[in-house]
Amino acid sequence: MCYDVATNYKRQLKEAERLGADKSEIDFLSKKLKELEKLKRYNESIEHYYTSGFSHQKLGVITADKPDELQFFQWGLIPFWVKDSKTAQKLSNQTLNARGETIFEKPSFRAAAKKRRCLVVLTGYYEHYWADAKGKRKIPYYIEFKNKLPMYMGGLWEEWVDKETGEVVKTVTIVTTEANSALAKVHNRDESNPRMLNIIPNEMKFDWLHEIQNDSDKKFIESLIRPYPEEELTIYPVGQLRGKNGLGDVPEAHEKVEYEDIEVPLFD
DNA sequence: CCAGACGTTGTT
DNA sequence: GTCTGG
DNA sequence: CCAGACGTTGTT
DNA sequence: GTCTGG
Repeated sequence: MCYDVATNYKRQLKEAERLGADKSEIDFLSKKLKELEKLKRYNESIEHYYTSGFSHQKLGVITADKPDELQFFQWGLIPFWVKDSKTAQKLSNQTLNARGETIFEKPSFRAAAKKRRCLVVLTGYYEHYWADAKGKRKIPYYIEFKNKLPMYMGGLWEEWVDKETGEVVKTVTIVTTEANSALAKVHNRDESNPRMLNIIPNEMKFDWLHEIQNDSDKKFIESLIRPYPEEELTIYPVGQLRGKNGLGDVPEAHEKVEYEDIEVPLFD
């Protein structure tokens, strides 16, 4: 499931420096980190080794209006037309992901797809492999770039006003696409519909934010919704994340685990 | 007309 | 806000 | 995070 | 009370 992510923004800069990333990338990240330093709550609720979408944490987002800032929007898109907080809560549990194939059609996504695309910045994310047919046992996998640079996911955002309280809530969803062949092996519960998050190639990240003025612009955006090559990804099993015995939001959530009692797919 | 849905991954 | 189903 | 299940033998 | 699934 594409509901589990890591957002270690401070580490992204350190890794980029350690691995000798381009100067432009380092500059880009350090500029964003300056914004982060201003946020007092930064260490409390923004930096996660592991977080579930259902806890609706804030994710780092880049929008077309403010391409130089890293903003923080609540995960789980609430369409602008939602009238009450009960519906808002219900919908936001169903809009953690948006199928890339239908974002321009679905009532919940089409307005945002046209006018409010964004990049969701992650350090990595998780998928669950089913070790048996019914998914009684699930093995989590961690996925990140081999070069450990930040992952820029295609996203959509909205601004929703709670009429009961006047509160303005900015929310975001992450676009999904067909899985590449490696991630299809991990996302194995339904062979006819393997999914992965829609990673936008680093050098094309701002293309995703381009304004749509005509049909060919729209076609261009649609062409960015596609599986990302597995050759650039590290994919490996990690320890249980959820539940009482789960690791939770700790550095160990990123550590590779050897499963001795069971055969699981492995990648180089 | 008007109430109810509006969604995903993975199930029923 | 807009569509669908009853 | 939080709502919902928490079970069996035997049947569909 | 505690675990699971969304």
